[in-house]
Amino acid sequence: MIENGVRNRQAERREATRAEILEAAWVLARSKGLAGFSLGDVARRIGMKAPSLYWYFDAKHAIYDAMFIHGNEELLARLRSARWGTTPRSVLRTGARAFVEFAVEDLARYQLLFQRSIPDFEPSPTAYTSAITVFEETRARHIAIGITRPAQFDMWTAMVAGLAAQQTSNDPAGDRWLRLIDPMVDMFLSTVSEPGGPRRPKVAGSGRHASD
Amino acid sequence: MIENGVRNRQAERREATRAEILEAAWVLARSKGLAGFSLGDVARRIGMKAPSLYWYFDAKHAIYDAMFIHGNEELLARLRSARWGTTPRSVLRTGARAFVEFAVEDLARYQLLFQRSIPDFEPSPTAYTSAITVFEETRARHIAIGITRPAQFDMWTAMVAGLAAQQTSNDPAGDRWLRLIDPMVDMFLSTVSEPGGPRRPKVAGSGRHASD
DNA sequence: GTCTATAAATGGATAGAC
DNA sequence: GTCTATCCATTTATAGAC
Repeated sequence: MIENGVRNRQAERREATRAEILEAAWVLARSKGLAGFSLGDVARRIGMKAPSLYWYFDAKHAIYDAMFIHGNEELLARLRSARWGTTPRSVLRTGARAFVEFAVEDLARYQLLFQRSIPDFEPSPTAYTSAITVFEETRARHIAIGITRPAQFDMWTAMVAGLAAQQTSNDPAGDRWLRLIDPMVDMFLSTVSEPGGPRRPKVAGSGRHASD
Repeated sequence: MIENGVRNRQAERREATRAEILEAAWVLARSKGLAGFSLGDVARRIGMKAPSLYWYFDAKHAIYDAMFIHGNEELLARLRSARWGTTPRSVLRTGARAFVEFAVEDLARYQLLFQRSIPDFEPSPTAYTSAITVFEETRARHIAIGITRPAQFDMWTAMVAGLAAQQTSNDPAGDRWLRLIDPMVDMFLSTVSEPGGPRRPKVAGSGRHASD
């Protein structure tokens, strides 16, 4: 909101209203589903009429796009502010817990960010970079604790994604899969660092397995 | 289609048309998304008009319901006809491969069966039992190879679900996570059967872990 | 900036003729 | 069984007044 060194009150106000629209959209997405809320709903919720929204967003897809960015920023902030610790075990469980909790906490957000839930919507290039940032920072944290091989990292992301998927869709109000984070970390670590210290090629690159 | 010992040609024909509608709905769901196809689309595709569909299905939701059942029956058939082998390793990898391939092969089906993708749709009790059957048979297979503890089973389903989730949403045309099935099986097995034979409480029931 | 008015389309669903 | 006609609710989006 600073242009040529001076504040732009007009732009500030506009940005504030955009944020209000976004917030309303999130609330409605949570209660009526991502595809279930209409622009009329959003407008009504903040004391406007539907057409007015078009002054702030070009189309409904632009709202999804902003939501996508917002969701990734929330996740990024969550991850950055987590107390990671230094051991591999601590880092893995902190990340896993943060991610699964993030997923359970807001299903609509989870669907928007990680499932192709809205037909014909895909994030703009700009929005996509926000997702890339999350990915890159996560990968860096894993490299720092010795998870260097891409296949190892892919395996771990699958395990965490699986916990989130099962927890959200089969026990959204409970902790049936959340409880399994710690055993999962142990399982992963004991394989990665087996048997002669970390970074053995065992996990990822073992190539073909016997067919039985 | 047998009533009191005699064939009912009328009912047979009706059932055939229902199947035709179903098939058209699947094709459209695959190309336009689960929520993206309309009854008009379905009708046009089989040379009918939209209102005629109501003679076969009470509402669009009833079509989703039938699709849900159909999808589960496909999965069930797939699993039943798989060559499972007898060793734990063989059974795990066969099941995992079948599931992930089933997911990748038809994304719309995967979303309908395993993600809450359609707002306001949930399977009828009848339809739900078809999902339960898949679950129960799968669980029985795992018990047969010594995966008896519920938490062990949950952990494995999460790992497989995670592979499917990552593969479908991040590399739908490739095999980046499909390749990881075998290492995943090894990882799981080596933990489950560690170090003194199968069924050790290690995986599931180890309770609280140290916080670092 | 926000509104009214309205376009323009589409959706699911029902009534009733044939 | 299948259709025509129609209802009715909604939606996204635009034009233009204020």
